[in-house]
Amino acid sequence: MDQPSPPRPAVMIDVARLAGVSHQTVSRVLNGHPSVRTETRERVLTAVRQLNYRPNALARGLAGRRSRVLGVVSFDTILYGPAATLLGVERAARAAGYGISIVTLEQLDHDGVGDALSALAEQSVAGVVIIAPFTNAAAALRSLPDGIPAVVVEAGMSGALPAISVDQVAGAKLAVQHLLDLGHSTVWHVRGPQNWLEARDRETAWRSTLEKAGAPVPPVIDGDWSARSGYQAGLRLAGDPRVSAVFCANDQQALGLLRAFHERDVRVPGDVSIVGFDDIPEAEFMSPPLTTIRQDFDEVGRRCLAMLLDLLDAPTDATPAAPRVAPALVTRASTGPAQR
Amino acid sequence: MDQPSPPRPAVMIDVARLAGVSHQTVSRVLNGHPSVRTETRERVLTAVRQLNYRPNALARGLAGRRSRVLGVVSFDTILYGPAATLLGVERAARAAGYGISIVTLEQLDHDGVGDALSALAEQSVAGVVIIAPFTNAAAALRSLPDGIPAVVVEAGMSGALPAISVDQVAGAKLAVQHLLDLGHSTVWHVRGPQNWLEARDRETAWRSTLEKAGAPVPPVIDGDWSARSGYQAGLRLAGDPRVSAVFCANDQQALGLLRAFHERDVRVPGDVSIVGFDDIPEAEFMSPPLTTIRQDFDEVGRRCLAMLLDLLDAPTDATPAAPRVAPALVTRASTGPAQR
DNA sequence: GGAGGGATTGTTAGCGTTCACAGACAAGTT
DNA sequence: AACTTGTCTGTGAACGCTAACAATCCCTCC
Repeated sequence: MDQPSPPRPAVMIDVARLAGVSHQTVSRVLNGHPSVRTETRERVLTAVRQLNYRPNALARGLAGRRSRVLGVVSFDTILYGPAATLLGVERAARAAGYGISIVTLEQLDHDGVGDALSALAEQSVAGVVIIAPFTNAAAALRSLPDGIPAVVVEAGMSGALPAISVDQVAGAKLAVQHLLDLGHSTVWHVRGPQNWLEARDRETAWRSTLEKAGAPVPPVIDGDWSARSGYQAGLRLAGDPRVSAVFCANDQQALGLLRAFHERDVRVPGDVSIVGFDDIPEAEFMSPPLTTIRQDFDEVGRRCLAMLLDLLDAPTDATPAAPRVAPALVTRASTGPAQR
Repeated sequence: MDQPSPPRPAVMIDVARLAGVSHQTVSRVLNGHPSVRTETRERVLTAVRQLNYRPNALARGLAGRRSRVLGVVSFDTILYGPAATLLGVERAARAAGYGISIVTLEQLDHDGVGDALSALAEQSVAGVVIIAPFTNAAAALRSLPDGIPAVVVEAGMSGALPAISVDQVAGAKLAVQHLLDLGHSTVWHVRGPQNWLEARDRETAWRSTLEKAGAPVPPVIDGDWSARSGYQAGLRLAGDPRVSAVFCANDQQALGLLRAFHERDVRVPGDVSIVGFDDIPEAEFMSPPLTTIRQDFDEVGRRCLAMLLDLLDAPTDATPAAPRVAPALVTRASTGPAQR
């Protein structure tokens, strides 16, 4: 009758009582403190198992100062890049024993990031990863509520914070050079939205690679990542006999381009060669299979986390410059030699 | 000299002191308790602003029993469906003032879900959303650590838990009927992986719609959601003159099918009509644009959350049966009348 | 003209951990 | 034999908040 039926989860003191020790000893065992007698440790561990005890993360966070939760600020997670990055970070975090709290923003403006960060800070996250692919990220991140360790993904020249990113310049160069090597006299470019850093980097690298090769630089075509914008670009490009090679800022745009060319009986790669960017899972099965630049988002996630954990251990002010993640050219059937 | 430079964030007692009230009054103001004099409330609010005070969610959770964080268990996937659902849930949660903690699983087995739920429980989440599209979900969810309110997405007949899902049967019926209405004598089906509930539902509905219409039921072709599997299916179907209409279990598979047909000079919709499922953003720009079934994942997220919040307020044992979310047929260019 | 009652505020306990410090005990020193 | 050392364990106080109760105050009413 002393145990009516209290399915209340066991707490530390319960374990302590069962093991015949003080709650502090239980805490020590749980946190791997060295000076606990082996026999005592066993006893505690047994009690833990017996009561199916799980430490309360809230109390833990409150009492100590560290929590085992990381915050992630992300965007429009339907896009392949951000989604893949998020997944990569989550995996790496789990492997390191951390949980993940996410906040997705509609837009990356100053207030938005500020609010997101506050919300995360309220939850006392140990640190945050900000997936900030926008050009105004730098400005938005300038005045972070300090004190909370943070790393950013793709925030280019933000400078204020340690950053991880895929080497967009190298990727774009790979794409353009591949096309030039195939004998195309120049390469057209359907760029991404101008408020995305990746888009800017890819465009810049496209331009400079062309210039370095002494090739003429055709006018750039606007795009916004969507297949629709690629389609529209394709419609404009389809009639132009000068166009023999196109570098699309991402794979979705390339899909749209393909669609437009198909509609207009422009043959790929017979008449025009196309290179995309991202290597989304679908790229291999477009018509024709798309030559593209692969980004390793898992690696990005891993490095992010490694860097953040470093920061947690040693809250230095120096912002270590991580080497950029190298992209790779994946050659498929959408590119071929230039027609003479 | 009494203020060296302690940028330690303000806590409730600081606010109380500045406003000249007790910490409890501050708490009351923050929680919208009615009986606080307007003048006092103003004073407290001013102090809050002045100190840039933000309540500590950890302490809040520990003291009261409710936390403002919801857990989401999802899967190791950048698949469109789960990603879109996650985003939908996150949005709805934010709108309701809740934060989101996620755990992604590689597989939905019993231990995996158990671990994920424990991890979430440790963080004292108020409730969880389980995105459980697998057939073995029911089994895995049978023995949840009880006490924590949960709703599942797409867990079919699990029964134990309140569930939200898109009406797969209606969707598949829409697809098949559309094809039959166009005059096709029957419809082939490239199904999804057998351990996914959606895949099963779609297949079943495909079969029964055919039967109900008195159409012969061709052998089903296996797929696994990937474009590659669709491609392989396409290769098998391409030579067969009896095939004039195909219903793919998702849009990626349809893409692969399109690719294979293209390769084999099977014209779509001239020779064969194709319907997909999901309406991913790319569907509109495939070659040809894909007729497909749209699922409203935002709505799923919203309903999920509404149901979960209901559950939090009134922890009833009854599991309310929510109406399934209705899918819609989106007609594009991949379907056309049967050749006579 | 003091009792009854609602509105407003303060006081005291926790919530479940970790931290800082202090005991207790055995072993090694002088 | 008294002292130092180190290992192991326990005690009490935070951490920042909410819950429950008690204390005031100001009206209204008979």
